Amino acid sequence: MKKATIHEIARSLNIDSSTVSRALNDSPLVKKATKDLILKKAREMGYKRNLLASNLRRNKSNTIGVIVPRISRHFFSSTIAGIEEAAYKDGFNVIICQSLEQLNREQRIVENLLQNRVDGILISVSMETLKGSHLEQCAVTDTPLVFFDRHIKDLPYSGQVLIDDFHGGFVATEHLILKGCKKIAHFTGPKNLEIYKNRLAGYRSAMEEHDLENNGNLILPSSLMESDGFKLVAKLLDTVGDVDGIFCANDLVAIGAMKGLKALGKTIPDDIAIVGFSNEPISEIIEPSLTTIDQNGESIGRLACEMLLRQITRTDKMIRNKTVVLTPKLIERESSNRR
Amino acid sequence: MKKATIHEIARSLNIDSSTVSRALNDSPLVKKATKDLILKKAREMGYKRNLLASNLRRNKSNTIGVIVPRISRHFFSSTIAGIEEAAYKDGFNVIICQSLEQLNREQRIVENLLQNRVDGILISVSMETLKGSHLEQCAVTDTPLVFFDRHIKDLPYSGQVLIDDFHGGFVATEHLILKGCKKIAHFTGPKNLEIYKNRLAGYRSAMEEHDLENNGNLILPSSLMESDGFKLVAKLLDTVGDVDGIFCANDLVAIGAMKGLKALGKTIPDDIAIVGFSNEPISEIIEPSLTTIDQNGESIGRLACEMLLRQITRTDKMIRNKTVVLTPKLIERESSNRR
DNA sequence: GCTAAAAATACAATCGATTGTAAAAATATG
DNA sequence: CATATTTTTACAATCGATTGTATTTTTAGC
Repeated sequence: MKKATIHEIARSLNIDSSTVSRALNDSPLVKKATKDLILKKAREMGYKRNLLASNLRRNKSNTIGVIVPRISRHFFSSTIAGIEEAAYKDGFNVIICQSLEQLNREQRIVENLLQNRVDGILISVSMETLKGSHLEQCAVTDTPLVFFDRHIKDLPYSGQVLIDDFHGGFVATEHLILKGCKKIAHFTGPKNLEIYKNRLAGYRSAMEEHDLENNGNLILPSSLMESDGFKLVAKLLDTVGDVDGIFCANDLVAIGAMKGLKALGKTIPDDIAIVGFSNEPISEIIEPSLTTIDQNGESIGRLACEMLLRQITRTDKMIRNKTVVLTPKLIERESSNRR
Repeated sequence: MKKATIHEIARSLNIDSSTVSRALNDSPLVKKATKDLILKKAREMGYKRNLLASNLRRNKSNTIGVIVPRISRHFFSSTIAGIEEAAYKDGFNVIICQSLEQLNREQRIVENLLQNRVDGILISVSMETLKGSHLEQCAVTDTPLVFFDRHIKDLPYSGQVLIDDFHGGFVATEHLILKGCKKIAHFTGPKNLEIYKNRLAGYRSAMEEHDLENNGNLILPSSLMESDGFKLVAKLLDTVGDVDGIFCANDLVAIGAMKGLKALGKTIPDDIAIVGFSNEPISEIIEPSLTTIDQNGESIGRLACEMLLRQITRTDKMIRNKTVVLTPKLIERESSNRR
C-alpha cells in the first residue's frame, strides 16, 4: 500500500508537491480548479498530513504540555477541563502528563515535552519539587512556562495563576472561630509547597487576630493522604485534649480525620468541627458533608492557559513573571455547623 | 543564541553530523574518545534531540495514544496507571486524551493521534460511539488498536481487553438474591455500549435462574449520572411499589439512588439493598458503604498496553482480534448487608 | 616497511511538509 | 498582435536527525 504523502498525490496528478501542499493549506496561490482536484485526490488516497514533518518544518507544534501531580484528583481534572477549553478555542492541542508527585517523573516529562517541541508548558509541581532546575530548560529553549496552583518561587521567566491560599486558610479558620471553636488545630501539607505554607499562614493569622492559641502542638504535618488524617486525630487528642475544631490542608485529610474521630467516638461537628480544602466531589457526599474551600479549578486552568497562549503568540515582548491570583471561597456544610 | 542541533555540534568540533548522531545514540561505530568529546560538547551547548526530526526519519514515535471518556473517573485513571506502568517498562511514552463522552471529540482525537504518528492506540469508547468508522483509519494507516473495557464489535483488526460484565452483573444480582431480596430492579447504562448490555444480561440471567420476575418495569435506563439514580428511585417506587433491591450499572448511579432513597425515607439496606459497579473510591467512604463490583483497572490497563506493545513490536504476524477477558469481583459492604 | 583487514569517520540521500523565488501560463493593455 | 501584468505552477532549499555506503585512518600480520 502507498503511504499517501503530498508527493504521492503530486505524482499521481502530475503536478508539483509544493502546489499540493499549498492546496491542502488552502493557499490563495492555488486556483480553485486545481485545489478541488487535489482535495479530491487526497481524500481518495486517504491522505493524512504528517504532523511530525509539518511541525519540524514550521518549527511550531500547536501543542502545549500540561503537567499535574495526579489526573485523578478532582481539582486537577477540573483545571484540565479549563485548560482544554481555552486551548481548543485557539486550535491548540493538549498533552496531559502526571508526575504522580515524583520529582524524577516530572523531570522526565519536562525533558520529553521539550524534545517534542511543545509550544509551551503548564505545570502544577509535585510535592517533591523543591527547586526548578529542570524547569530552567524551558528558559533555555525559549519555551513559555506558566505555573498554576502549586508553584515554586524564583523563576522570573514564567507566569503563574494562583489562588490566594492565605485567604483560604484565613477564611476557613475564621469560619471555625465564628462557629464558636476555641482550640483549633491545623493538619498541614508538605512544607516545601508554597500553597501549604500559605494556608498555614492564613490559619495562624486568623488565630492571632482572634487571640487564640496556635502553638506547635496544634499544627501537625501530613502528606495529604486520608490515612494521615486518620492517624493524626488520635495523636492530636493524645497530646492536646480539648480541641474543638480542625482545619485540614485538603479534603482527603479532612475525611480521614472525620473517620478517625468517628472511630474515637467523637461526633462531628458538635465535639469537633472540621473544615477541608479543595471541594472534592466526595466532600459533598460523605456524612456529615464537609465544609471546605472551593478553588474553582476550571477558572484557574482557563486563565493559566490563556496566559500561556498569550506568551506563545506574543505580540508584544515576553510578559515575564506575571501573576494572577484568584480568591477561593468557603462552602459551608454540615461538618462545621455547630448549634 | 544558537539552536544546538547535531550540525552545530559537528561544526564546532569540525566533524560530520552523522558521527555526532551516532555518538549521541551510543553507536559502536564511534570510538570512545570521540563519543566523550561529543557528549561533553552536547551538554555544554545544551543540546536537546529534536524528536520531531528523529521520529520523522525513523518513522516511529515510541509513543502510544490513550483515549478514555474521562480521566477523572477512578476506573479510568487506574487503567491509565496500569498503561503507563507497562509503557514505561518498554520505554514508550503515553499521550492521554479524554473524549468527554463525545463522539466528535473522540474522532478529532483519533485523527490527531494518527497525524502525530503514534505507534498505537488504546481506547475505551465514548457513550456516543455506536460504530467504529473513525477507528477504521487505524487499519488504513496500519496503526495497532486495542480496546479496553468499553469496546465496539466488528472491528476485526483490533485486540481487546475486557472484563466479564455478564458475570459481574450476574454476581451482583445473585448477591442481592442471596441476601433475601425478591424484587430487584436494575438501573442500566447506555444501551449502545456492550458492557452495559452485558451487565443487564447478567442481571436477567440471575433473576431467571432464581425464578424471579424481571420485566420492563424493573429495568430503567440511565445515563450514568448521580442525578439519574436520584430521580429513578422515585420513578421506580411510583410504578413498582415493593422493590427491595437495586443493582445499578455504576457506582455514581448507585450513590444517587441511595441519596434518593434516603430523601424518600427509606433505609438502606433494610428497606432496599443496593449494589453498584466499579468500586469507585467514594463507594467505600459513603454511609452506608456501597457493595460493588471491582474491575481491577490497573490490570486491565497493563494487559491492554502489553497487548498493544506486542502488536507494535510484532515479531510474528499481526495478532488480530485477540480478546482477553478478566473476571471482576464482588466487594461486599454495608449497602447490601441485610439482617 | 608494506599490504590486508578492521575500525572510524565522512558523504549523501532520506523522512514529509513548507516556503521563497524563478519560470511559465493566463490575462490585460494599448 | 506584442508587450506588460497578473496568476498559477515548478524548482529547490530547508527543518534536524538517521543510515547505507564510500572513504580514510588505524591496526594487524608478515
